[in-house]
Amino acid sequence: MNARPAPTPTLHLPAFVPFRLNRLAVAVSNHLSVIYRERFGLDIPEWRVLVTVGCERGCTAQSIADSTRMHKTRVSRAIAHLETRGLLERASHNEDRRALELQLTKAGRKMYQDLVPLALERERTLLSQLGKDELKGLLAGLTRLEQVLEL
Amino acid sequence: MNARPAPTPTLHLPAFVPFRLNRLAVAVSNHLSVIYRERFGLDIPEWRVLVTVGCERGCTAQSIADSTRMHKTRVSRAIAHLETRGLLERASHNEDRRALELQLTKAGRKMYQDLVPLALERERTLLSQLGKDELKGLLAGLTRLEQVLEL
DNA sequence: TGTAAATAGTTGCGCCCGCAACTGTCAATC
DNA sequence: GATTGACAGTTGCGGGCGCAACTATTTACA
Repeated sequence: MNARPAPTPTLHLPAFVPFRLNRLAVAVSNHLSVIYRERFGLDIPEWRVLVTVGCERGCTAQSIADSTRMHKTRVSRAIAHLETRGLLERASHNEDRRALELQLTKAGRKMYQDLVPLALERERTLLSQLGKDELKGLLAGLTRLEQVLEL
Repeated sequence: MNARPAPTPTLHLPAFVPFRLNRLAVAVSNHLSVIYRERFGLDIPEWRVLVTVGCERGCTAQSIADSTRMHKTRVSRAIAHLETRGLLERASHNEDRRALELQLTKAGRKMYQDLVPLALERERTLLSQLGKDELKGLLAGLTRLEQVLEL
């Protein structure tokens, strides 16, 4: 007895939480990005920068990289692109000439005002498919994992 | 009264569920991929293919693309790479000469046996940080969103 | 049977990303 | 005040990805 070698455990990908999270995140992203890609010509990094600057006037590339956990080069390129399109302005920071204060142009604010309600509506529609307890549980789980991973 | 124009709703990215899902998925992926990248030289598509073939002997590139929701070119390249490394074999399907039946080589099975317990352990460790109810709620929410998005 | 549509898989191409290295500026220390 | 290290931001480079187009095979159907 007890002579059997430990059987190899099997890993079924569709039941593996890291995989499920990734697949779900991609699907939700695609579901959402249709809006800002096709109707506004933004990709995901640009969308994130636009929204962040729209919320926090005068923020910098670094602060966006910190709060969104995007690589700073990705942020840099998104900012450059938005500026080229006239949606964003860079102004040298008063106290620190390394940093650049960002703010939306008039056109940028217009896009923000058009886009944000649509995005929130999509989020609301998606989440409304969940029962009250399911939603609460999901958000609690998300929050806890964010804590654990220090996001 | 009622003369105020509707204020622009604000979207705070750290509270926006699609963003949170993406950020969390990336973090969990990175947390996990350290194992199969540094210790086994696999990237994510290769890892997924290895695991899937390890579970379902004789599956094809197409079935992997379907079950993992990866683009078929991504699957194709992962398979080619695994074959080059001698971890996987392609055999022409008996009934359909377009398709290729996949199975792990001896070296591939060895890697599977070494890798799977480590991956499951990482998943377990991560999820053990959640309370019982939190975990249950998270999984229920994930499952429901998968249903809604037809994953 | 012969033709057209569908399917499995591969490959060329362009794009985006992260890494590393770089410039310019600030802060600390002597 | 000069030097050293830290920090904000940009850019060249290599690699991976998805799209579209392609080959080869199978299926549907007239």
